[in-house]
Amino acid sequence: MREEVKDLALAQLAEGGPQALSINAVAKSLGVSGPALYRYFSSRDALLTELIIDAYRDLTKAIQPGDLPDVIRKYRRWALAQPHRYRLLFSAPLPGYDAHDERLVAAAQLAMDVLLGLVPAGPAPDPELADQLTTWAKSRGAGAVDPAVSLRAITLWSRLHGLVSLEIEGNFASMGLTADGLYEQLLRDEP
Amino acid sequence: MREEVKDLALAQLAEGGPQALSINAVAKSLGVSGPALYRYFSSRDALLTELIIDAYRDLTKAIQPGDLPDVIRKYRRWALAQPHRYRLLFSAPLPGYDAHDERLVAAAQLAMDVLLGLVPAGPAPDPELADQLTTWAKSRGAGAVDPAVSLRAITLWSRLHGLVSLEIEGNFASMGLTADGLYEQLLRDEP
DNA sequence: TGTACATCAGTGAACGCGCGTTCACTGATGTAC
DNA sequence: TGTACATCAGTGAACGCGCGTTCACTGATGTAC
Repeated sequence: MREEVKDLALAQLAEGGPQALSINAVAKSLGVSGPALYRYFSSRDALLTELIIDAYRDLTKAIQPGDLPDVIRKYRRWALAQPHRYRLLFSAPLPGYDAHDERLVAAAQLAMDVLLGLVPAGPAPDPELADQLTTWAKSRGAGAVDPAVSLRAITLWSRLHGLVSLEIEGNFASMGLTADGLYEQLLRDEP
Repeated sequence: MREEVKDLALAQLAEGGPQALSINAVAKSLGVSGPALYRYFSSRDALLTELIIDAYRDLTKAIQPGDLPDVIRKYRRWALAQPHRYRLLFSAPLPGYDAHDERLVAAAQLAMDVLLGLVPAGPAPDPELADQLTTWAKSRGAGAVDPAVSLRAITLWSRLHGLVSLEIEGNFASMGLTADGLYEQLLRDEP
């Protein structure tokens, strides 16, 4: 039942624009009165939080297994197939929604770990950034990670996100471009 | 008066989350009744469209003049200073808002032209992408532009947008990272 | 200078709508003896 | 097998709220003679 609610909420999110997520509407399309959903989710925000965590987990699963090019391609594919969920993770938070849940951070971490495990070391970061990267690695309890690896992973992630987020919003399409070549270039640039 | 309305709308957008843009609320903070604003804007969407066009123009102005590193730094600075406007341009459109205004496309073009004028040629795109880039250049009436230049500009833009959009949403901050080093790396990677 | 009129910015009431959430409740199902 | 009770999913009414938009209007300002 909780799953059914979530599925319908996602469907609603998919078609109804960014924050068309409404408990009443979900209930209605479930054939049930609005307040009924409060048996399963304590509030709209609670439902939203679960959707986000699920999306992180699903993304993490969807990009594995594979080598680096595989992961990049799968990341793109996942985002294109369900842009509403990608936005849920990386676009502006919904109004009134507070993203201060520890579980969110943990779930996001797992996705990042995939990249970290596949990426070779890049150029060495300057001392300050290296410090921050080391601290970050420690705080994740992932043992000592070479800052040059962390930097490479983050750089890759930001480039990939740049392409994906522009593609999702139709920026390339409105220029008459197929984005495939841009991703190929990204793959080529990666060692 | 129109300017006053726009300013207040932006202020509201800045603090009130993504689509806190409400005609009634703007009117209220202007000390005026809701319907009064219909003297100046035919609808909420019309107001929104103007805000977006203004934002493109303002961004275009703000990143000029300068060489490529200057422009990159100014782009970042503009976006960080007013993330709500940056989101207006590049994040998911507001629900029910239809972005099919020609003036929007034209305004976006002007911003892109800045990069196109500063960037050296990058690696040659494959034939299909080269075709699309040539068509794109023609459709802009900007004369014949080397596809390798267009590609370089778009690549730079997507990398820059990747960093900026992640930084704006606090993704680097939540990792304990200062993003400065990442931008420096971007500058270093650019020829 | 004084009067008659036109313009037009802004008002307040109203429209229908949807939202999240609470509350006391109904009524079916399952359990215990 | 039959009765008494507890559980609990779901209901409908209600709360106060805000939204975009329309409508007929008031009342001040400016213009023309």
